[in-house]
Amino acid sequence: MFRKVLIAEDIDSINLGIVTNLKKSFDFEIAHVKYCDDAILKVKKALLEALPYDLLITDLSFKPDHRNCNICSGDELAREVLKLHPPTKIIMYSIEDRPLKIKNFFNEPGIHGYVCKGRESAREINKAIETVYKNEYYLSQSLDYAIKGTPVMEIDDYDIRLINELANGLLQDEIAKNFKAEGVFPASLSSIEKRLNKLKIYFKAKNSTHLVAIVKDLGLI
Amino acid sequence: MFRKVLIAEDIDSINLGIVTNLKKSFDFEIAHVKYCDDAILKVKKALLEALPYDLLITDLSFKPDHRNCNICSGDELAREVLKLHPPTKIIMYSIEDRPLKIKNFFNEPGIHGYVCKGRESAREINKAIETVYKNEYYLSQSLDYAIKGTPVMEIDDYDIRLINELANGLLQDEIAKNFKAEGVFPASLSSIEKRLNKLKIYFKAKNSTHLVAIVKDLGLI
DNA sequence: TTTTTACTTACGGAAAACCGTAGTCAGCAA
DNA sequence: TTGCTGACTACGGTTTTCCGTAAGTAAAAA
Repeated sequence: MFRKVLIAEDIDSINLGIVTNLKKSFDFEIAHVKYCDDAILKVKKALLEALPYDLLITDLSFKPDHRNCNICSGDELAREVLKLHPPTKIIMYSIEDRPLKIKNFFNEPGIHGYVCKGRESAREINKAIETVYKNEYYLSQSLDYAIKGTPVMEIDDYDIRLINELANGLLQDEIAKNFKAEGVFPASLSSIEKRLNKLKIYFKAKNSTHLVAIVKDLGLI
Repeated sequence: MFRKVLIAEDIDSINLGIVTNLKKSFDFEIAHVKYCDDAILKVKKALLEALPYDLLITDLSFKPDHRNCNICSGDELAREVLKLHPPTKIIMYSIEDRPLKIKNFFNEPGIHGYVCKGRESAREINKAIETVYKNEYYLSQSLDYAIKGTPVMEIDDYDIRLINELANGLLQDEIAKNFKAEGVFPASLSSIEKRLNKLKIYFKAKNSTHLVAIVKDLGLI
């Protein structure tokens, strides 16, 4: 079984809940931190001692507070930990339930398990630990169906940037000029109009304002 | 001190964390539920036994799942509990940190304390319990400044409805027609244009799309 | 009672979004 | 090598938003 497990979670009552639950079911050594940067320090220290963490359980979002953070989110943390020690297994444990976002986390940074916070998630964390220990992937069952049913969506960074610029109040003409100045391609007003039209069809939006509202609700921007 | 405390929280690891923490610091009887409807049943049962809950600690949002729920959120739960047993103190414990929303909860349904989930919130829950026991109000310190700093905002239901209709993709002309048909006043296109202009000035939005984005970020719609 | 202020409504013009057509170019398939 | 497809770009027309002005009305202040 795993021997050294690191938990990164900012909410203290969740930290306490996870640790209490894991101690009932497993025998491994558990450490827990509230800041991603502290997690990185622990991982580095463990590597120096030749006793690396073989499992990381991390939340996705970490509230900013008075401390300046270099790493501020669970996906960034996972990316760094996998760089430092590629054999480490990563289980993400978050309230996030947007299928596309979660699916992408398996690709990049390359997590091994995802448990959606819920009424039975303590039991799911245990199953996730057992599953990723066997080198299999784990996904909360409440998400599994949703993710398999999600249509292939070819929304790329350009599209997100475009909608974001609209949401920030820029006119299409201004966006075109900015894209041209920055070397973002394509940059013509017409192309922007056509791309926005495609996005509206895809998201079933009636106009640009509606599109921005839908995309915000989906959490893509 | 309080004698019977009810905790309503859907995430099991948070439930476990809160209960574990409270047992370290207090001596009262603790019950916990994952569904608001179950909380109501417990409150009613306790009233029948003439041993009512004198404190409720509740989350704000409860994930919908396979069960059909009559009461689906912490504010609805608080409202019902205060109807059933007005002396019960209510502490809300949530990830929500939008100042206006939280401020409103003190007015309606009339909560007595609010703790924002965070790194030190276990300690804050304890302070909140002691504070509301003394018939004082408790507010997470991280919010206190933000709430006091919030300007008086003269946005009324009409404004919210208007922005919401835009966010739902309706044209200004369509909104005018709908308002006229429903007897919403004022309903002319010109008045809607002028009201939107005022809102844009108030929120410092460059256009209607920007306005919708800002208002969504603020959590007003 | 009179005057002032604020809001509603209508309207016209400018700006921006929306929409369709056409030409060009690059990449892919036959 | 040739033909086809998809994307980019330009442009013109229509629709919608934005903006300002003016008239009417109701409420508040003098």
